[in-house]
Amino acid sequence: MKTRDRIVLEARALFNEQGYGNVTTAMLAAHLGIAEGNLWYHFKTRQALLEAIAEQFASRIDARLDMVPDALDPIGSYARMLGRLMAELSDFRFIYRDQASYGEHVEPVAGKAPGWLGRTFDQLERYFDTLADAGLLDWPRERLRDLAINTTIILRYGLEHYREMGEPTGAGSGAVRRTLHRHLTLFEHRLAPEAAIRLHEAIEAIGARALAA
Amino acid sequence: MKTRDRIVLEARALFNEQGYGNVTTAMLAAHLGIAEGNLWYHFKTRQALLEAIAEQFASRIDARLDMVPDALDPIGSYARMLGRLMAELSDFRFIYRDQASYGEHVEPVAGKAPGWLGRTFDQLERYFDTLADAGLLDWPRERLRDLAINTTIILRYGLEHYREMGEPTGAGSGAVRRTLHRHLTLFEHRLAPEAAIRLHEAIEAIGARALAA
DNA sequence: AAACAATTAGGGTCCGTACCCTAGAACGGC
DNA sequence: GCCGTTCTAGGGTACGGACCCTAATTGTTT
Repeated sequence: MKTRDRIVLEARALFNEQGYGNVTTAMLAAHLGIAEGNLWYHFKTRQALLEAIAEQFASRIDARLDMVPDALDPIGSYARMLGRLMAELSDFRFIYRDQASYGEHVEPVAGKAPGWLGRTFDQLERYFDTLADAGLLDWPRERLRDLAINTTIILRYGLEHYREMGEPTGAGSGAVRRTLHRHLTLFEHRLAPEAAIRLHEAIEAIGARALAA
Repeated sequence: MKTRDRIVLEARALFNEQGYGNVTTAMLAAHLGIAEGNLWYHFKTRQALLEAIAEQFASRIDARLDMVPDALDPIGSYARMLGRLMAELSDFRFIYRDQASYGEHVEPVAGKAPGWLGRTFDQLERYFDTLADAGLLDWPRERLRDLAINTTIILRYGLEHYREMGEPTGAGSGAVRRTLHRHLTLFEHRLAPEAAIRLHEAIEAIGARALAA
């Protein structure tokens, strides 16, 4: 892998683990086993590095927001979208979490969060709608929006919540799995039994994948 | 008010607004209109100041956790507890949010979060239980725990969520009110109509109080 | 072999920020 | 009117961290 890419990758991991403000360029270079000067060769400033990460983040989000429910496989398509969403949230946790450390002036992110969140509500609502159409989710349509919003919040903050609960959250802890199970408690009781079972299985698969990473 | 208390108060406000790591002792002194040296007179280190704030935080939490539902006034007592909980969350937001900035070694807080959260689940569950006993909440008992946990998460992260949504969150924005309304969407449809109305009224009152502060 | 890109080691600058020190002034209770 | 507490102004230290520069080495391409 190109050194530039290794830098972006390792920086992302370190920022997630230790917090953006706690990772010095010296530490980063040491972790990579390269000279610090080499960092400045690839990125003029620390902020430029951050922006490179943020760019990946933005395109991951946009890709996920393009996913649509499949009426022929509502459960499977929902699970796939969930997997992407959680990957996105755990791979780029620090971007939201440490925003105070770097301010609002990071190009690929600045001011975009409200739009992203709003579109995530819409997206989840569409998936739930499809589940309802298929008779797999028994939920009054006029309350689907609230369900979508509450689901978004739980998924979004699940990792932080489990960290506060004292459970390790590093890449590959069970926090992703737990978060997904938690979100299910919002509507599981209204799911058709076979749908609930399939979702649980899918969650285990996603959780296992997260553990491996 | 004693200068020492003014310092603690203003520091708390600034930390909440700007983030712990972004507030320098110089800024703090300037905001207070006192000499920086005076800060060191009252607090030997920045961390000591933080600990004084954290102590207040801890005792506020403990006081709130001691509140119990009143079987004679389930709605009113629930609303009172909600008010305290939200005040606690908004007055001391930065303590959770900026934990990465100051590490885990702050006496009055270190390692206590899991216990606090767990006891908050218990507390909310008891309130819901009381509502159910009074016939005001129609919810299967075995799912009350999940409701309590999900409610806790929404209340806990509501302010962060509305900040990410781009709405001002400074003391006295509508974020507290919005968060409370959001949490209601979790179970409002199962509340007795008059209970729902009274809770909405109570939320407006709490929200208004938050606005005034 | 020549040209260019990538990388190293190690020096050095600059700046922000917590924190120290001191001499003196204002305040407040007794 | 005295004494201890509180507070000011301002200079001063120490340290960490981003970022610069350079001369020399290795790696890669053509």
